[in-house]
Amino acid sequence: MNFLVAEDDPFHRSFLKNTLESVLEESDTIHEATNGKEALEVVARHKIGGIVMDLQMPSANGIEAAKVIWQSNPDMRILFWSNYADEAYVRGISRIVPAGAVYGYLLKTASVDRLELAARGVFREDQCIIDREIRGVQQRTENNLEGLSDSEFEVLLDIALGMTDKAIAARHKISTRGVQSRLKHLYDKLGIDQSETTTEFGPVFNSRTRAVAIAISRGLLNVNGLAAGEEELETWLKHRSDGA
Amino acid sequence: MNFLVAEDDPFHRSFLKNTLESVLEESDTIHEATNGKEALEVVARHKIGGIVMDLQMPSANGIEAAKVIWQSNPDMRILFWSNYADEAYVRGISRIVPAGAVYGYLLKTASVDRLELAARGVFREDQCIIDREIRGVQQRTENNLEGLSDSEFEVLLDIALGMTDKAIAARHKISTRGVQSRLKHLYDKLGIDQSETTTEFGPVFNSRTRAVAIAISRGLLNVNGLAAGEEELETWLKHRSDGA
DNA sequence: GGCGATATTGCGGATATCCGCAACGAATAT
DNA sequence: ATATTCGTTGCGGATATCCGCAATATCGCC
Repeated sequence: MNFLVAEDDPFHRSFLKNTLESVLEESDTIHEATNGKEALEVVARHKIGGIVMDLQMPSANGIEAAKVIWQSNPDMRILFWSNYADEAYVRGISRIVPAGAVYGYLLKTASVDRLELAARGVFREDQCIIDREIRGVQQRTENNLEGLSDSEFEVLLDIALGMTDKAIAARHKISTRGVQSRLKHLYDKLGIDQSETTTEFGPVFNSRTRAVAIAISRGLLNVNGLAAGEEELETWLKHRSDGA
Repeated sequence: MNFLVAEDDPFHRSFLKNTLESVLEESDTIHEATNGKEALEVVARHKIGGIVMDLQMPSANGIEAAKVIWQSNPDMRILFWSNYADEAYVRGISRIVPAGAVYGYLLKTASVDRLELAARGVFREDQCIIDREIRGVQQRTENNLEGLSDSEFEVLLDIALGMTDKAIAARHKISTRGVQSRLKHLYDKLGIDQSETTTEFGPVFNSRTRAVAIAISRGLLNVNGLAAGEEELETWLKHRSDGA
């Protein structure tokens, strides 16, 4: 079987390559890619049976690459390998993983043993192996008591991109008031309470921008997620006129 | 001389340690730290002559650690070592480097040769060694034609933290209108023009939040910078009443 | 001092945002 | 079928933001 290691950092890449050899058989080979684009090329050219993919990479990050790969190849086994357990990543992945696909999600802080175990599990046993910490984040997003519901997350991303209420309303086909209603729920869940931080000259915080600040500091949003959102927004802007 | 390598990633840490040995003499030793706090402890306990410091680290990032170290030890030689050339980092560092201090700033993508050269330069020759790319960013921030002036950057950070115009005005002791004036300049420099992105239902973007989105995607702001700003903001909020 | 560039301020007004309140619809539970 | 819950919508109004315009203010410079 052919494997692919997609990772921009040379140290981590060679480390992954070495470790992966523990699940190798003679006939197996390991290809390498240093960014998302390269990964796509390798997958297109060779018959790849499993991928270890870093999430932070230049020119097409791991999630974008995985999305494209899974589109034409829904049962590709992918082991994600990331520095952070940001909710933005977790949400991003769970949005693109096809039904029944085999994948794993490991943090870079995991030990070598765990990595070997995960590689064996995902690539040899067709098991999904998700880091304990990631699993925690997943669960938080599922029960939307502490976590945000999908629609709340949507407006969060939209205001983070800088959209107005009206534009958000048009995009999701609800009324302006509906957007504001969602925003209010969002503010509540993020613990934004004007009256709490009010001084002699009035409230210190602007709810809208404060929500973005909190979301970023908590890892609900990150740069990659924003970039992805920006792209989707642009295609919407483009097809808005003819697509409707 | 004693050196300190502060870097959370074990691979990079051992790589740094190995490479640093090329500037070592017999009597020299290398200490290690995996986060900012540890780095501070090591510096407090041992007599350190030079530090290689990663900028992204858990519990006190590189800039915070450097700030504290330089406060009590203004001629400590520090070689910063980072993944990114974000303007937020460059500004953050240039704000805290004491007059006449020796430091360097290298990207992790630099070759081993460059790293050795930089280490030798900073630790043995007392030269400042700044990566070419970083230098470019520095210059952009200095001539404020394409870059932002300090006051513009200030309001940018403030709105990114979620502050209202009034609160920003109070903090910097200018009028509300003054804040809005600075904001207008900021919007202009970031290329935010309402009329450019106006559709049948009005403008798509809210200038305020859009500015934050653009700033983040361009690396003018990043998570660490925001966290640092948040802390400063909190101390201001606390001492606002009694300090004035 | 006088001059020009830049920054700040007040005014005024057009929008945008935030949000309480009440009503409505849809889905779910009893 | 009725009750409950949850998301959405319209209304109305209090603030907040954005910004053109014009008057000062501030600073460096000759």
